[in-house]
Amino acid sequence: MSKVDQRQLTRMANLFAKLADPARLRILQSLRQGPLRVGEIHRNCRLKQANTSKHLRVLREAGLVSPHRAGTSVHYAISEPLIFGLCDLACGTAKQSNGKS
Amino acid sequence: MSKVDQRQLTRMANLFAKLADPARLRILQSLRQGPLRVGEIHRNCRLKQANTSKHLRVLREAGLVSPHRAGTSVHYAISEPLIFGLCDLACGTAKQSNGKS
DNA sequence: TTGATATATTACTTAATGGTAATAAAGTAA
DNA sequence: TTACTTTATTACCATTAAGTAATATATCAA
Repeated sequence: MSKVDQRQLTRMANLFAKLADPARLRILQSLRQGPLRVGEIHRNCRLKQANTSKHLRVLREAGLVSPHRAGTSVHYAISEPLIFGLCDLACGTAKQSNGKS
Repeated sequence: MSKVDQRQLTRMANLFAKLADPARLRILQSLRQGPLRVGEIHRNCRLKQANTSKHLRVLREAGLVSPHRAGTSVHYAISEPLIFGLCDLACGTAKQSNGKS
């Protein structure tokens, strides 16, 4: 990545922003082993239903997860598995470097 | 990373938040080939001096860069090279998946 | 149709953050 | 000391985002 232009930096920053929330990271982790219904996610992650729906929207619009209707419920699945590479790397990096903020 | 607890998720989210800004990504990229003085960074990245200083503080408190005084000027260097792994991965991932947000 | 369940959206409050101008602080030289 | 340069901080404004309660929408069953 020798030359990174402003557009690309903005796209990268946007991607990082989607991952910069513990609730969304939990949602992503919960989807790691397979698709789940919204209700399962919100109970699994201990999030309110509305909150879960909003976070799922963020992830969906970022192209990280994708929904699939099944009757009255909606299944969400990871649509960009590469993010787990980011998560794992960040997990390792974040173990030591702990800023005070 | 089979079991990720809430603390760790919060630390990961905090790390991602530091990288979720184009200006900070530019600063990090500019430091990739070696330490620079604050003045060089702010001219190089086309950022106001005060703004540069604030972003450097964020990066410093996150443990990603470290300052070194030399006379009246301060040199900043990358103190956590692992972040470039994150940047490169995000750069690749962000090329395709472009959410509308 | 009505009723029940699952998900999405809206309106609202609160908190955090980025950019900027002005000022302060730190270091050096004369 | 004063003057100068470099960096940091402060105060302010505008924007963004998360959480929540209430409401709306969608799907199916009877």
